[in-house]
Amino acid sequence: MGRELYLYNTLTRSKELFEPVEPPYVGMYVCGPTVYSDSHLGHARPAITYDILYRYLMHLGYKVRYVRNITDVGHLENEADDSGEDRITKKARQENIEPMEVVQRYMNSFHRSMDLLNTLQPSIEPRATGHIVEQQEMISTIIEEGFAYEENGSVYFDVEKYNRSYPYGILSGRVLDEMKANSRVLEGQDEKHSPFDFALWKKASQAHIMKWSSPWSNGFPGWHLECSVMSTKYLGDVFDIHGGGMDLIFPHHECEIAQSTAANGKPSVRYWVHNNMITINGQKMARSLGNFITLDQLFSGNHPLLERAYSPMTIRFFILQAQYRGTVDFSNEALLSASLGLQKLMTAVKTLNSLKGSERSSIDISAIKEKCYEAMSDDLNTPVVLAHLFDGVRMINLVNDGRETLSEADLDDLKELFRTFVFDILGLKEEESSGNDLLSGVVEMVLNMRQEAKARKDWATSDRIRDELLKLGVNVKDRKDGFDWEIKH
RNA sequence: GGUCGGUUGGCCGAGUGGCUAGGCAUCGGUCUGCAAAACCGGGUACGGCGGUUCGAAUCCGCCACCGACCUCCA
Repeated sequence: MGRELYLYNTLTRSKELFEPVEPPYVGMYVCGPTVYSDSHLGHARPAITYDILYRYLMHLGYKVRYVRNITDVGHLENEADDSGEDRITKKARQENIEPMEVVQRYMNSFHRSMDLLNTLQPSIEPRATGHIVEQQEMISTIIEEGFAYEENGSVYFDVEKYNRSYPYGILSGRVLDEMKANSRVLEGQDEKHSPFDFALWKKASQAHIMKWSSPWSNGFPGWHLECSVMSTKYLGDVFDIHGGGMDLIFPHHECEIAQSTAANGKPSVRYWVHNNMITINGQKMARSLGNFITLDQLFSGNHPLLERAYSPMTIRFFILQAQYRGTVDFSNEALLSASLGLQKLMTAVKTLNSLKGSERSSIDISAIKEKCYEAMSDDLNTPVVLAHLFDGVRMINLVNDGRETLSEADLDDLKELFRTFVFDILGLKEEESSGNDLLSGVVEMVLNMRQEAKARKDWATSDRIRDELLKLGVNVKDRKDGFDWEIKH
């Protein structure tokens, strides 16, 4: 923990020095997906953002407990309409399977995609359905504290009453009185005393499949509750970091704060961190908007908007090229650019490992490392980290071309730098498509024959071999004393 | 309507008062049998209008446009 980390705290709208409650331990909770369909590009953003934060915190020496939930309780598609189906049940009916089968299927799919993106698995991945009892306990506590009321088998959080004891809206910057003045009253919310009240427990209709018995009714917990319950259960009443998408600030996280504060008398979260959205044609990409591209589609290229497939590491690099609090606009051009940039970086890493040290260094590499740490510590500014790494790439290539030299010691430092930042912190990895020995053997045999043709100045044959290989996706790069080759991605 | 954020070159995307961001693309050059790769160099920027300042992409004001949230959403 020799270095300071500054994080942007949504609560104060400023970058703050990160100081855990109980160093060296850090508790981090991140809102995970509702598992009712394939995960999409939008899910990759928080997954990668908090993966980077997790990796960096560990790199700085913290012992991190990273909790990311799975929402597997079916929440209503339209809360104003009690007759509406929940998402998971709807999917189950469409596919004629059990709701829990839906949950399992898409949870598995989410995990596969996350693995491909090389995100580390959370320390704990709690599921809402596994914490029904705890959720009911919290509801009881909130009722006892006087901040919730029961109405016809459902329990609602009393926002007005809460607002008289604690400030409601501190995260999103909303003021209850202004909200009341500016909103129209929706029909169909008769049970609520105020339109801003939200459900802690919802009585289930006859048709509702996912429901549990409770002191109030057969029903299911409100959406906001699971995060309040599972975060504090595993991280303590007060913990360090809570992350999630910006779209969750209101009402989800605002309600979480209200629930936890109502139950414990104090807020639970010290640093609220929010990643921005991925947009497509300038508009938010979301499952609910129907303009999303699933991760599987990106990896396979199987989508009308995709000109080609993009590898998981290309997606990761694409996302890392923007700072997490800015939007990233999807386009084929941007993804293709990311894929080429990534290839340049990874090729340089390979080159680096083959460089030979010299007596002395002709260039100074010492500044890069410190600049990378500075950028990471400045609210995870990964695009700037990459910019500095690309300075290193140029140096690597200069040395490889014999235009500059590096001492053994500097070479070791540079290798260490790239290993640390490219692999450990940014979480990039080699995507070997050239991987098998048979292919390598055949390509090198053909290229050796081409060398012989070149020696005879048989340019026709030599060019033909190179062109044919290129058509097959093998890019040949001649060197003074031989050749390099790589698979084009 | 309310709250919040944004508008940077062909594309993506950093940058908060003077000092080259970076990637991709493009043009010229070096290297090469020719390419590719690499390296060197060039060009095209800071939404508009005012203001503060010796000096503003960077601070202030106004305007325009875009987006997010206000209902489920990563």
